[in-house]
Amino acid sequence: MTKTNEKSLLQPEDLACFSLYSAANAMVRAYRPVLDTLDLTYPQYLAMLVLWNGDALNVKTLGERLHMDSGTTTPLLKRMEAKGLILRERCKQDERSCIVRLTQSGNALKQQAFQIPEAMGEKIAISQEEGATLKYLCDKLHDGLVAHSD
Amino acid sequence: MTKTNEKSLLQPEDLACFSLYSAANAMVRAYRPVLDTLDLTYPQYLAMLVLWNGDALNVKTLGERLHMDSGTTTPLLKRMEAKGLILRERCKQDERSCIVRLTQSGNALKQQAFQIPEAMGEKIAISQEEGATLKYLCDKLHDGLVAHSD
DNA sequence: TTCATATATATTGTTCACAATTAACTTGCA
DNA sequence: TGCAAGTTAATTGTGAACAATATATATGAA
Repeated sequence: MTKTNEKSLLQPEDLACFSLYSAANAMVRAYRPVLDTLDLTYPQYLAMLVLWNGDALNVKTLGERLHMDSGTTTPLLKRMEAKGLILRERCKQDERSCIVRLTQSGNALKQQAFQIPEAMGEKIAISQEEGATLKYLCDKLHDGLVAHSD
Repeated sequence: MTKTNEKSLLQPEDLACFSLYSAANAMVRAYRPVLDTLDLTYPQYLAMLVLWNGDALNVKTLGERLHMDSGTTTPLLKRMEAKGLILRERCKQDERSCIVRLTQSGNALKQQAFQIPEAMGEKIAISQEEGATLKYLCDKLHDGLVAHSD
């Protein structure tokens, strides 16, 4: 009950931002049991998708692909290195730069990853078309916020 | 470049889940400088919106409103108590239950909060109608995932 | 009453996001 | 050559999300 004689603020349930926040958390939560079979977290899975695509990348480029800064990527990649999925080595030409490449076992894990999209598809209750709309709007919101932050 | 003779996986940029994840992170990041003026984080702001609405609530109910479990709410509320925004006290009728209520200074902060929606509105590059669609799709995805998790 | 079960919250430890800072290196210019 | 300015990544510390577990209380059945 809102007190009378007071201006009121919208409640979380009325805000698109809260819906976005809750949906993203729920999505990561839903990925968890599926990714547990590969011993990967959701951000680790995103990094592996990029690496499985074939190229070795430096930390900077990988962070840009994943929309993460180095304060997030560095500890993330160290945990992945500790699991034996990747190697990190300094670039010969520029010692500041750190090159990330898959180990054999990291590369081998790709075969198990084909089951992930299928398993997740079963959990997602929106249509392909709705998913495309959701993606379009999230990208537009994201790009607008990033552009505004300069 | 994808290697030939190998099945390929979609890249993060092609996945709606990654867009959702990135947009939610960007949204929290955009709220940060605005909420810094109230010394609140985004989840703390969500909790304050519920409390500013008037009622004292127990931790369970507040967690349900914010789609959070006790492993998230308890430390969140302790930080808010340490800042002097709220009080937490056991319910007389049921000692298991913990009642959360605003302090005077927590309640007074409401006056400054009216500027938040205005400040955020300027940063958001999607229309009201697109925002409503985004909210609808996020809620549908969220509710479907929650229903599926039982 | 007594015991089993369910509920509400707290605790512990891991992972991620990010700001702020630091260190190492590159580049450009004098 | 030598130094200033910019870049890249690592480091440190805080907040949040969550699983697993623990604790205390309430409730219902025998």
